[in-house]
Amino acid sequence: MIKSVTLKDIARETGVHTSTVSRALDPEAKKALTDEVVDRVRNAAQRMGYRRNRLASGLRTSRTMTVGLLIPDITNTLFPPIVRGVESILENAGYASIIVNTDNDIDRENKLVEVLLERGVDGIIDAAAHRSDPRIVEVAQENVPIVTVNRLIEGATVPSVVNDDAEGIRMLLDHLYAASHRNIAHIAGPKTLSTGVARRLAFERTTKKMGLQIPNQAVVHATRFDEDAGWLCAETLFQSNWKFTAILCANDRLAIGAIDYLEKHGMKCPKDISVTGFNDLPFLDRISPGLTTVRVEQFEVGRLSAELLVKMMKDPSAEVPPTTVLPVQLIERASVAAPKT
Amino acid sequence: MIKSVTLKDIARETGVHTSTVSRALDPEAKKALTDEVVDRVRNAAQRMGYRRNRLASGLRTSRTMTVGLLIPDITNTLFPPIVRGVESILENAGYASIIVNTDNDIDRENKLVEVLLERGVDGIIDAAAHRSDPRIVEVAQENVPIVTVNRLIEGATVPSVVNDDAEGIRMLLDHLYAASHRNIAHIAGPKTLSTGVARRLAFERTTKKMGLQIPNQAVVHATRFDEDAGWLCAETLFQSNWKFTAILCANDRLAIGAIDYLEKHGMKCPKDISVTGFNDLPFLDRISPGLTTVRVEQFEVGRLSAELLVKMMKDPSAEVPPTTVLPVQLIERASVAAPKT
DNA sequence: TTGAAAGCGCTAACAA
DNA sequence: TTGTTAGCGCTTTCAA
Repeated sequence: MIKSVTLKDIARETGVHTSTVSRALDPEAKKALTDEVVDRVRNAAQRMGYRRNRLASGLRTSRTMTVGLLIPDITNTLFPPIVRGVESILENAGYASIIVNTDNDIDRENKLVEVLLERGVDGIIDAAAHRSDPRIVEVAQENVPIVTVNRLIEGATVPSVVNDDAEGIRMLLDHLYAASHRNIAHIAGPKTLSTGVARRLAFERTTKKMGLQIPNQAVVHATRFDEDAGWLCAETLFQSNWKFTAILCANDRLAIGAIDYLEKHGMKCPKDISVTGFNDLPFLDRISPGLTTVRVEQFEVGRLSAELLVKMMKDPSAEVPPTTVLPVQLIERASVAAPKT
Repeated sequence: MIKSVTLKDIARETGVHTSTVSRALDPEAKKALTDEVVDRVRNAAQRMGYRRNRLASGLRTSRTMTVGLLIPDITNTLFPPIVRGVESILENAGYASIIVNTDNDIDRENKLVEVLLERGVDGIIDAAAHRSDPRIVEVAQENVPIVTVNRLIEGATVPSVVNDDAEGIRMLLDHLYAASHRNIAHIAGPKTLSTGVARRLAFERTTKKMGLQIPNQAVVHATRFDEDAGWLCAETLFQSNWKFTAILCANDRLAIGAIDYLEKHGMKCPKDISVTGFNDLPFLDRISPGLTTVRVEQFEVGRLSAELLVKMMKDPSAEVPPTTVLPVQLIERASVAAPKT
């Protein structure tokens, strides 16, 4: 922080009162002033290199034009496009974003919410929410505008913008079924995250509807959405005595881990086992085999969540839809083939 | 922003003055107080859910415990690890970060610096600096602590933490030479970025030292560090009448674009043409062919830059090294082979 | 149309 | 060891 030109300086320079300077610089309030005064003040401000002190104005108005962004981990390529989507709206609306990484640790998340609140953020976009996230719900109830993105908090009234997980899983199962797979395993995501559970439920519901026999051992839960967890879950699946020809994974990184496991154990994807992912992370079209997956609209989901948030920040009593669901798209690549006969 | 418990509330509750409350809550100042008072105040604060208003304290002290982070584009996988490196230091030191994306547009960068300064950041880490970046230099001269990371500003005194570009290029050329390449083309980075120029200069200097004949047409400049630019540059190279067996690219994304171009034109990498990158982005080990490249310490470069910044913020007259250069490492993968004979 | 005055919540110099 | 006081820079009500 740097000492700089203040309203008082401009007032002295132009021979008007600071309150008049303040008005002249405010697009709304300046309407009440003579054009001549407005010009004089604005010119002086420009010339003197005036920069509004948002700490001071925020202290006065309780609006900092800053929002908080909770991200699990910015190095996970799922999130940067969401951030850009959020920013595409926020920047134009005059907001800056404080971004923090929770590492999916709810204690960290709670602590970081405090970091944001201390800095007086006008609202929060939470891409790191847990299915059960009492602290976020609490803060939302204290009238801090919050929207969750990509994930949702169950049983709460925090608005969310999410992808159509159920439809994505249905598409993948359809695709696997069409490729003649009948014994399909599922590497499910963490039980603490709405995406993990929504996709697993969709898996169970859809396979049932399709009339597939899916034993309990066919579904293994990952504790994290990453490659290591995918590897471990694949290991568990192969250690069970149930035979399967395909693994539907709750996200791309689990799928990559599973494929790594296969290849380290002398199997080929898709020749021996077909594997599918979810999210369509960047670069997935370039790896071998190309991963069949479901594309989610990362940028768009971010953009929409920011639109909702801006609406809520402008008008705390604004009506926003509790859940906005974005369509997803099946991306067929090389990791699915007909099972060996 | 939400109205909340203030020092005054706690003062009223505990029967001491607000200044005493302020002291009791400050680890330094509390030493001057009775343990009993400190306990009483801290308990009350805890119980009442006190949260320090950093706007108010920042207004008073000119320190917001917030820093600004200028990034070209967070969706470029080079930068998230740098951000995490920065955060690893900043978070522990009590700072939060406002992150903005400049898209390598210097006008945007200048505008966003203003956004940061308005919010009273205590310092700035600039991963988006241009070789010539007068505004950043200006701001640094106004005693805002700034350090550039990954790139540097030429002829300025803004401290920087960068990778050993020259050594990386030398390693790559060594490697290509050892694989019997003698006619090596270079897709150089943007002329406006220090990384682009440093690597090109190293290319020219090293090839000369090696006694290689490198005509002018062998070096093509990309206007951006991305795949499209890599494609375009490859096209230019092949349209010239000079024959080469390898392309050393100024970064990984250019290399990927070049490889795409090759394959779309019936050539194979590395069979027909060898290609190398720079940075070792995540996922590069999984694409085909695996890209031979130079690994830079992304996290570490971020971590170090934050350490310097913290030092500067704590003590504006602290001595920090003008340039810190981190070692790089050659990563041999499949994109280099001996030239066809 | 403009000025005066108060106060957002906090910290720090000074006084007691 | 604690209280008093002033003021960071801004906005906004009220008054003129």
